[in-house]
Amino acid sequence: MTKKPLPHNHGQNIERQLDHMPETAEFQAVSDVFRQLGDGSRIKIFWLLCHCEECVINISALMEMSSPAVSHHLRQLKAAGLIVSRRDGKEVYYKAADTKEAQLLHHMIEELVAITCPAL
Amino acid sequence: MTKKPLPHNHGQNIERQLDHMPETAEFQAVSDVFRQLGDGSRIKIFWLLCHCEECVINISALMEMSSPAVSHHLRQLKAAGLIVSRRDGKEVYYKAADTKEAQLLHHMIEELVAITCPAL
DNA sequence: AATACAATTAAACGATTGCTTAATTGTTAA
DNA sequence: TTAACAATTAAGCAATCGTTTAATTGTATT
Repeated sequence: MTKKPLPHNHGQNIERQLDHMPETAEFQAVSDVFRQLGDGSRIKIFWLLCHCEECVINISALMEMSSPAVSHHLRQLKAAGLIVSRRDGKEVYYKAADTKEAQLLHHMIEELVAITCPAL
Repeated sequence: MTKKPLPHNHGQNIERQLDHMPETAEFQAVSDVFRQLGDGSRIKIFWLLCHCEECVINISALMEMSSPAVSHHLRQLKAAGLIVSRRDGKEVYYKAADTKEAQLLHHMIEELVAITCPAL
């Protein structure tokens, strides 16, 4: 397999530097995860569900958002595998998924809050 | 300061669980960072610039994208403080910013690649 | 069965996003 | 001062996104 040379050669041995670069599909998969948390409402919902298990009405109250809007976000987070749900009577309870991925993202959020908002 | 009670009380002492919840503005700031990496092209560019310093033409070649499209992404990443640039003659070189935030995100990407694509 | 409540879904909308093509700016070399 | 190359900017466009309102589904109670 031959690699196409770059238009400019600055003599940096780029092939070694970019060795084991992930496939484009892998970058896409990771960006799909990041995009889930790329919305202020959704990242707050995810954080909430990392700290408690709650029904949609209470999540809506905590978020000060309509329940259809919250439901919409919950569906996306669930499709992404970041949260899980269970029905108990009339109510559906949501919480963060018990996965490496969800734990990593939760930890990441806490770290970024500390870094990007040092004054608070 | 009084906190408004939730519509439903499931007896979980939610006030304690949600203690030191970040402000809405902090969630917004963190989600702004995540959104930068919520695009397959941009996350790949950022990864590249974590591993080498390159000019726009070479980034375009590596990405197989037009230079205006790449320039557009570079501007966003730079505005977010994730990359820096320097001009040398006719060319502008970009690389990842030397900040805690950028390092954390780079590390995070590598971890997520390993988690979400275990077979590769 | 009928009612009430919780949650989801559907349709519609304004706003944002990522890319394309074309024009423009910045720098170097002839 | 041209000419050529690198990079950015601008305008336009289809596609996606987040929310709202209204209708629908699911469950429990009377």
